Amino acid sequence: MTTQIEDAAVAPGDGEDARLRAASAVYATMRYLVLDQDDRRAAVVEALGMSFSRTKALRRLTAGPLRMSELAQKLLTDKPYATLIVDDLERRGLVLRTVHPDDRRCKVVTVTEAGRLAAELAESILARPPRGLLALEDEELETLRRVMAKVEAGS
Amino acid sequence: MTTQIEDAAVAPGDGEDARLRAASAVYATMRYLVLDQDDRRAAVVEALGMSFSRTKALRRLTAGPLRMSELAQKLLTDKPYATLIVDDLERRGLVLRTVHPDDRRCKVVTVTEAGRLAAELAESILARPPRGLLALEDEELETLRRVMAKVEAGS
DNA sequence: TATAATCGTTATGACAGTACAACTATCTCC
DNA sequence: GGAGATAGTTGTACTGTCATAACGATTATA
Repeated sequence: MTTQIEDAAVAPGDGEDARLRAASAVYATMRYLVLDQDDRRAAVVEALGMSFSRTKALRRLTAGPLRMSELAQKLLTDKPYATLIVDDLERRGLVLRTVHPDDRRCKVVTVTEAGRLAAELAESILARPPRGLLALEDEELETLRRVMAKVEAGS
Repeated sequence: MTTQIEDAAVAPGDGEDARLRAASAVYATMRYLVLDQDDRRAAVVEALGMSFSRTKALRRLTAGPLRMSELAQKLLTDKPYATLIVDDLERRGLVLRTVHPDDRRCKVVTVTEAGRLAAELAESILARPPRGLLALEDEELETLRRVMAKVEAGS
């Protein structure tokens, strides 16, 4: 996949059209860098011995305990499927299901220590930056970091 | 999802560790920008009325005709599944299967005009850059474009 | 206390993705 | 021309994803 990024330069006063073209080219490269790592997904699946949706749920839960319905919502799925996933994770000893103290209908899902370790392993595989990024000059990398921080803040 | 991108500045002469940290932070933001668009995948699926793997194959084919085995290889799958996908796309009138002139064992898959339009529609949905990117100053965007071109070339 | 609403679970099943073996048609090379 | 290789297809089966409906337990409300 090669993009038309070379042709997308933003000349000053070139109008919104050129800006859109440049932003699209940049975003296309990002998509290429992130999505062309299907092998990484496979690596995570193999390293943890479970399907990717499980690791996604596990990583989400490391940010803090969630109720079943909240988890379902975060994962953009429904409650029955959340039950299925948590059943599996619990069987593996990676999460714990406890009754909510204030509302005994609710269950709270918490990651165990083993779960936290597994999630970190997955994260380390997925977050390893691509070669081209590590090959940049110090100052280029620093510039990129600064601009990307701004992009993230604005999204 | 907030990253630790603020803490990841590269000080000159700070060693490989700081570089790795900065690159990881940048890559984390990229993953956030690209992967937090699962709704876009759903939008594509709904707009084209077919599963995402079909659109992936279709978009790949717009770059040029491929033989079945080549397509299977590009899609990281096997020949039987490629057959399944092309069967479906052909039934929808989006691609055409013709016998290779030099080797009558081979079939060449070509996108039709309708297929090209469908692929462009999908691409326009997927490639729309996120807000934060469009909100950058002209010169920041230009810098980003230049550095990203280098990153892509080095990956 | 009776009724309705909410939370999670169970049950069922559809569909997509993937892998493997077997088959047909064609080509290559001796 | 015959043996073996190659391209694509068909058939089968298994796993993962995800939706729907019905259910039991608990809570809130009338």
